[in-house]
Amino acid sequence: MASLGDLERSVMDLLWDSTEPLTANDLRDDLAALGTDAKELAVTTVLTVLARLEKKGLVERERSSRPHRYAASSSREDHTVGLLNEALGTAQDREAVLARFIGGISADEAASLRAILDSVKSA
Amino acid sequence: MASLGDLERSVMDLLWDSTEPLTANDLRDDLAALGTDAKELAVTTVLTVLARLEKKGLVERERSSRPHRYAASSSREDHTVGLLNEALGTAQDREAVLARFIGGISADEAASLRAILDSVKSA
DNA sequence: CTCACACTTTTACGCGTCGTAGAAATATTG
DNA sequence: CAATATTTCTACGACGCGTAAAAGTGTGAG
Repeated sequence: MASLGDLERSVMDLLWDSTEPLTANDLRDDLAALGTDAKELAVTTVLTVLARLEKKGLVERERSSRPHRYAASSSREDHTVGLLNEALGTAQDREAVLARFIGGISADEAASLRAILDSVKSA
Repeated sequence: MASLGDLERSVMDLLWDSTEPLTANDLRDDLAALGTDAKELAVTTVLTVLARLEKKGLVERERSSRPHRYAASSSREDHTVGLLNEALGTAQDREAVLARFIGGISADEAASLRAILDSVKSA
């Protein structure tokens, strides 16, 4: 439902990694600091992307503070879980998919999966 | 890596559900039979979509038989697993994601997950 | 109170993807 | 060979996204 472009993705990553809401200028600077881009985006570009992300429901905007501040509306993990369920939603045979998926993960990961399942079992 | 449009998706669904390769005409008819569309697509439309799906690596084409026949190049489940891994690939904290994911599935599904894990354990 | 400046909203363009299909080329078959 | 079936080529409109200028709005300094 919400696929992200490259820039949108970068902005979300910054917002997810930040504990506080950020302004468009913060984000412009952080984006420039990423990689060896040296590419300084116009702040209106960042604002456009933020508006789109807000429309998609991925970020929330504080309109009260004058330079508006933006924050991710859900954690990166929750967002990824949403993607997982979206991918699974299109499959009627969830078990077959999960079986194949598990067949492809590492032993370590299988172990932690088992641990997670055990810890949830009581709920 | 390979997101599908609505029509592309419908075509893949038909190919995945079919045990044999299908022709563009087969697919046009099957698409018309779906739902109460009554919308008959031009066969060139179907062919365009098939060509795009082939370029994406999702379908294989038998050029030998004269009306070319098309088949999905991997099962629907494998494709979905690919989507899952793609979604997970963007997450560094796979365990946190999996934990949240498992927290959201049904008890039944948790049970079969556990069964799957047990059956794979010996591998 | 007003004006320059910071910030936000609006509008826009170019590119890529997708649904859609006509036109043109090519193969098949009577 | 000619008519018909099939495939390839070309194209267009809509939409998403990166990108940003232009226009609008609020605000603090003087």
